[in-house]
Amino acid sequence: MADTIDNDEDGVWLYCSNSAIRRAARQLGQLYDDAMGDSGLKGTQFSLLSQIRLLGAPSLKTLANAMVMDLSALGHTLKPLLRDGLVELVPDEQDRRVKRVRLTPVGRAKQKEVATRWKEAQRRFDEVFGEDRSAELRRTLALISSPEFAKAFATTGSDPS
Amino acid sequence: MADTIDNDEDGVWLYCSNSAIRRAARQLGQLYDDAMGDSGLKGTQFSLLSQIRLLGAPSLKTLANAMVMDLSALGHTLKPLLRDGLVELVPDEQDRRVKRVRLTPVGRAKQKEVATRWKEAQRRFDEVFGEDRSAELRRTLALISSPEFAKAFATTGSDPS
DNA sequence: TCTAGATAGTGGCATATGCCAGTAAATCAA
DNA sequence: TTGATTTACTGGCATATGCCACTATCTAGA
Repeated sequence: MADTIDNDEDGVWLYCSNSAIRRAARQLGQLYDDAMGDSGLKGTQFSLLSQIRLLGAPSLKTLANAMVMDLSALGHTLKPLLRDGLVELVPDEQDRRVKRVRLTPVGRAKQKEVATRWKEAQRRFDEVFGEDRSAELRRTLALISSPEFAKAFATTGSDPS
Repeated sequence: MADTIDNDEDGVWLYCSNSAIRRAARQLGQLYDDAMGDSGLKGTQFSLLSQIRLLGAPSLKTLANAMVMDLSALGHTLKPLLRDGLVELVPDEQDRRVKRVRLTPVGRAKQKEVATRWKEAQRRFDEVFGEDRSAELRRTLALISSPEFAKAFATTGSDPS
């Protein structure tokens, strides 16, 4: 019982937006991953499959930009999905530097299958957090994720170049 | 130019709160890490140092709970900080299972030094996003990170046990 | 056309995070 | 007191992410 007092009242997350968002991301990741259960996919992987499905057959660069993810990070994250045959890389016809990602039939089926679980998780989130508030939060987060925001952040205050 | 059209309008992050928050976390992580510059610390590490400083000499369990982080994950994340002599583990007197983490003098100095950079990043965030809105966002994220939220999420809807 | 510079990916290395199995220590119960 | 159970960590394995260096292409300019 020693530590039970746990001065949880105070924490960096109350002052630091970066800490706050990472902390919440860990929690939510936990919750959604649990919801994915034994499907064999993590929340991140499901997001990736879904976004690929949405874009059709985007180049790695395009997908990375959409996910606000480093290109090489995307490459690494895709590895397990490639290994398991859920996605495949096809060289672009016009530009031979480019590789496009797309779902395999298996990947397409898997995405659809797991979507049911995801919907349930999202439903729970909306129910607990509030549907409108939930939508608003996603808009806010999308704003923070935008290149315009990054640019503004980088140039605000100093830097009169 | 092929891909320039980039149908950025649509994305899973508009529907999935988990995707949305992870995406924003990546962006913000990027921004804060850039701000940390050559300090040698990543945003995550600075958060950890700051939280340890705030709690004094918490047990790993206590710190993990506060950060909403898996105990073993915390252990791993602490490795580089231990290696670099910024933090140290001291066995608890009463309970020999427990180890407490605390900043070393070097760690304390480093935290203080980097805090300047962090403040600038936070200032930029507040300036671009809005100070009040920023504070409100942190409160919202803290709510999502709370054990009460997790419990509500886990029991909402079904599960009448 | 040939070369300098820009682009898209890949592979290696390092940190961030989580799960699971295993160990040591404390606690509870008979 | 002692055996069953719980608790706090550790170590191994796997995914998530990012940086940097390097390669293959493509593009623009001389």
